[in-house]
Amino acid sequence: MSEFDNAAIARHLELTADLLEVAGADKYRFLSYRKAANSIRAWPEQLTALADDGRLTDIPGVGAKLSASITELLHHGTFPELESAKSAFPPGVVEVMQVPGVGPKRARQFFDSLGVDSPHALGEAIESGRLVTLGGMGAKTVENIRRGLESYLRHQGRMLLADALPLAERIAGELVEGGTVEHAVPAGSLRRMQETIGDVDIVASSHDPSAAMAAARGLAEVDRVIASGDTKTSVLTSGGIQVDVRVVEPEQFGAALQYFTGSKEHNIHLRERAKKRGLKVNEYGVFRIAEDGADGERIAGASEDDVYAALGIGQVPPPEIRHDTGEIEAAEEGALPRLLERADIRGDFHAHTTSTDAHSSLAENRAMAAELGYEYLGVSDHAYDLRMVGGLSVAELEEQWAEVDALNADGSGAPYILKGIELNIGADGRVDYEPEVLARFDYCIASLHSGWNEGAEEVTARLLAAMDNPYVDIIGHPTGRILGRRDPLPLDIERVLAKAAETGTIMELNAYPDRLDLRDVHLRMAVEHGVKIAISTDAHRAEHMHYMRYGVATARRGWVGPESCLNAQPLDTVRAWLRRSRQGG
DNA sequence: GCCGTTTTCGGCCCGACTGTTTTCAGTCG
Repeated sequence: MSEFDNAAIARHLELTADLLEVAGADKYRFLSYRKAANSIRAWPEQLTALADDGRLTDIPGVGAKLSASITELLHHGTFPELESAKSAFPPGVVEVMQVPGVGPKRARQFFDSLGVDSPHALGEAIESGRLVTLGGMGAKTVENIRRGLESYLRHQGRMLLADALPLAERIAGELVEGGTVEHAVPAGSLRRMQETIGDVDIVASSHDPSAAMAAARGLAEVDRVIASGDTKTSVLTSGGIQVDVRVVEPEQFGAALQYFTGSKEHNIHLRERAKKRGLKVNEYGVFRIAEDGADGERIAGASEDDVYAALGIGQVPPPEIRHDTGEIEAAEEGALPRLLERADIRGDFHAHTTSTDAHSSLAENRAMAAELGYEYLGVSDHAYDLRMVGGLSVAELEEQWAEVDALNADGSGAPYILKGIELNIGADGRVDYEPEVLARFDYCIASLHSGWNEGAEEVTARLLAAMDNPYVDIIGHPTGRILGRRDPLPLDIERVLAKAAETGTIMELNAYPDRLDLRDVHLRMAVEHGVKIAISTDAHRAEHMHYMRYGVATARRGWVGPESCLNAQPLDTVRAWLRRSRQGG
C-alpha cells in the first residue's frame, strides 16, 4: 500500500499552493491546488485506488495536470511542480506565513531580505531590530507580528471546540444582555463545529452599530483591543483568544450569518453560482447586478433561508456540512440527508466509574443519564489487562454486575444500565478475559491502548483480528488520536471499515473533546460502507456525559443520520444490532 | 490549473481594517 493517504496527498498539494503563492505565481494557479486539496481530503475512496483505475479526474477540481501530479506523487513520493517550488523557497517560509500578521508577501520579503526561513528565525529578526528596518515595516506592524508569533508559538493558533464554544456563547449572551444588539450568534468554525478553532467569530445585528462596537470593546473578557472600526471589532481575551465581532443591520443578519459561517470553500462556490445567475452575494445580502455592473436590487438577506432560496437552493445546508463537498448540489436537489440531532440520542455506551480510573460512581452516572433524558446507559470500565488504571478482575466484575442488577431492580424508572466493558486489544489482536466471561457482558468495546510506534500494517492487522472476535461489538476511539498531543494511528481505514461492514462491528465516535474519533471524513466513509456508529462520551466523571453535544456535532459533520447511530435506537433495536444477539450468542 | 445553461479560451468571489501610504498594499476571514 502506498504511504500516501488522502490527507497526506492534500497536504502535499497545499504545500505546493503555499510555495507557489509565496513565489508570486498566478493566483488562480495556486488556488486550484488548494481547491483540489479540499476535495481530496473529503473524498470517500482512497486515491491510490482511483489512480490505478485512471479515475482521478472524477474528483472536482482535479484535471489532467493534477491527475498526473498525484499519480507521480503516489509512485515517487513527489512531483515536479512541488520540487521546483521547493527549490525556489524552503518549506520553512510557508510556516512563517502561518504566523498571524504575516502573509505571502511579507514572508517572501523577510526571506529575500533577511534570510528568514522559520518562525524561530522570524523571532530573531524581530528581537535584533532587523525587521523594522525593512520597507513598509513600521514599529506598529512589527509589534503586531511579534504578538502574532507569540500566539503562534504558544498553541499553534488552535484550541479545542469544547474550550471555545462556551466562551463564545457567553460573549454572545453578554452582548445581547447589554441591549445594544438584537441578535448575537457564534459563527465561523464554531458554528460549523470544527474540532479545533482558530479564533472566535460573533455575528451581531443592531440598529446602532457604533454602540455595538463599543459594547464589544467593553466586554468583560477583553484584555486588549486589536482593531475596532464601524462594523468589526477584534479583541484579545485575557485567555489569549482572539474574538472578532461583526455587526450588521437586522435586515442583513441572515446574509451576515451565512457569510461569516463559511466555510470559505462553501462561500466561494456560492458566490460563483450567484455570479452565473447575474447576482452578487456578500455579507449584506443577495443583489442583482445592474447593466453597468453596479449593485442593483437587493433580493435577500434577512435570513439564511432567503439567501439560499435567492440562489436557487431550496434547502439550507446545516452549518456542520458546509465544506463544499457536495452539500450545495444535494441542497439544490432537495436531497440533503436528515442529520442526527441531540434529541435523537437515547443513551451513552462508554462511561467509566470509580471502580477503575474515573471520579463518579455508577449511581452518579445513572443520575446524570436520567437528567439527560436517556433510556439506557452502558457502564464500560477498563478491562483487566490495563492494570495501570485498575482494570477489573473477574471478581470485581461480579461486584459491579451485582450493583447493576440491584440498580436496575430498584423500581426508580431510571435509565436501564447495560453491562459493558472496554477491552484492550493486545499485540496479536487478542483481548482480555476468557470467552465465558466475555459472553456475560451485554456488549464489549475493544480499544487500542498500545503500539503507538507500530506501522500501518501491524496496527491494522491487530484491529482486524479483534473485529473477528465474535464478542467484540464496538471498536473504541478507533484511531487513538489526541488533538494537539498524539497523531492518529496509521490505520488503513478502508480495510477497517470494510471489515466492520462484513462482521457487523460498530465503530465508536468518541465524543471526548480532545479525541472526536472517528473524525468527520472517516464517519462519512463509514456511513457509505453501511457501518453503524456509536457516539460515546468516554466519561470519566458524570458531567463529561454532556460532551455528547460534541459527538453529535462531529457526527453531523460526517453526514451521519439517526438510522446509522446505535444510541439513537430504542433498547430492543440496540440489542438486535449488537453482534452477540444476531449470532445467537 | 480548472472548467463550460454566455465560454474549449478567458474567465475564475468579496469586503473590512490597519499602517504607512500621499492613493494603496497587505492581511484576514
